Amino acid sequence: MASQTEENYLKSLFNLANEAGEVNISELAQQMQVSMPTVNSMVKNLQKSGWVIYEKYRPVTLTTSGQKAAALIIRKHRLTEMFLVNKMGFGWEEVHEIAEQVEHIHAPKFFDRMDEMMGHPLLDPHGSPIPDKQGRIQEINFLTLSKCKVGQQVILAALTNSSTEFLEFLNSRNLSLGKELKIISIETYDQSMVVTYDGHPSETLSEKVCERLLVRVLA
Amino acid sequence: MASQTEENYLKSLFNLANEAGEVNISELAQQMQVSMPTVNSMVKNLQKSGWVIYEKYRPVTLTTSGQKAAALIIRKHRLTEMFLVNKMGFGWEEVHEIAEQVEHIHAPKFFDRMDEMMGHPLLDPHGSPIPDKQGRIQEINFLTLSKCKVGQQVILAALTNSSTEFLEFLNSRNLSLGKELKIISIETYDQSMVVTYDGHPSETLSEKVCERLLVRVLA
DNA sequence: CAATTTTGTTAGATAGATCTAACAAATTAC
DNA sequence: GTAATTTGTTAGATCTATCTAACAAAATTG
Ligand SMILES: [Mn+2]
Ligand SMILES: [Mn+2]
Ligand SMILES: [Mn+2]
Ligand SMILES: [Mn+2]
Repeated sequence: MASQTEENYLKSLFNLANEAGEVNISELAQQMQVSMPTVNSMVKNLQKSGWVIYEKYRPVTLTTSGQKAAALIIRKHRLTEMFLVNKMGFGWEEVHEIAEQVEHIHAPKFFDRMDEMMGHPLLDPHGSPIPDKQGRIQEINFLTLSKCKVGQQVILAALTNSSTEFLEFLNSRNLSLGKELKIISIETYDQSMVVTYDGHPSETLSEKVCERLLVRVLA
Repeated sequence: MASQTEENYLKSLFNLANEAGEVNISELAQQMQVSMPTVNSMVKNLQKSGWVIYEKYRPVTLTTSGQKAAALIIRKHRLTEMFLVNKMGFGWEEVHEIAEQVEHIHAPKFFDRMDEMMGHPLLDPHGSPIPDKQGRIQEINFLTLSKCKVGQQVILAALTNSSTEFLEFLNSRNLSLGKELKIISIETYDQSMVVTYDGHPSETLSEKVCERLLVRVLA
């Protein structure tokens, strides 16, 4: 069984992996907020457990078993976030820190029961897919709002960043998943967008914000 | 902040304390399933944090702050057990192991929300009192069934032991908290009791079982 | 009360997760 | 293509939580 620390490394490896599934030691060190020597020794340890493939001076890759282990922790994390929002009345900006702890609980029945009570949700409160019990993830390819054109109508479907600060910003603008946005104009100088939605007269969103909003195009 | 390990020691100290609040190193070692030297060093460490009073060759006692810390962990444990039973449909025999992990989560809002959703319950699913947010415990002095007399009518109110095996035994006899029992007879040889309750024709309970059942006398 | 048993302590070791300092390999810049 | 920078490794230390072996104090027993 993976320790809590090992579980957090597996999750980071999963999230940082590029198209080739590779992760650099330095990236992982930054993500985990530890020194590179610490990562170096942890990676050797994860290798001994069969969760990663690693050779000196080469990026790390998760093995199939490492990927599955990571996906199952992410499943627990996302089910927890959804449960906190749907069944316990938390805001989407409050749940990540709690889920970061709850994801390490070893009690399959606990998470199965959450899943069942919510009717087997496919997405977490931030629009990220919940891996199934086999660790398979249904990847959905949304577009970032910043790639859209003037006049398009889109539905806010997910986020590329779910930090508390960003979620609180979205709350302050009454932006939540499922909202229908219409792109009124795009400022060519800084790529900021003017959009309207649900009664709101019009709202200007910076490029930084638009890049973090994932949408489904309606028209 | 106490580590998970320290939290488990605090809880054990709280539960093992005698009338004078004292706990021997050997008891604690047995309870925690570790060696005496391990306890010895942990006790010195808890002392440095101000949670216990300790002198060489003397039993350990929790300080006021140690008692409060312990009670607050027990609060989280019992709220969790109650939530699992009342809001998630678990049986009272399934919840202890899960609560043993959930009790270490640092997220006051999470437990406050459980508490609120359940309407601030005073007892856990095994009849044990839930400490309040200040760590105060309302001790209730029940009687063990084994101390009762023939002819008495009692209500099953709590348990002195909540092991899965015992809870499954009680399930198999349809015994749950709140059940009204009538004592038909007591076998003088082995102190076993014959009782009736709720439709059941009559059930014989060994002394071992009767000592673990806490009741409120009706008549 | 002396002998035995139980309880508790000290010393020294180990494993996991982390650090810093020193160095080496790989990459980037000029 | 050498020099500088970045990235990664090794060595050695620390801290927590644990162990066993050896010993010492306290309690029990005859
Ligand atoms: Mn999250
Ligand atoms: Mn985590
Ligand atoms: Mn319990
Ligand atoms: Mn615990």
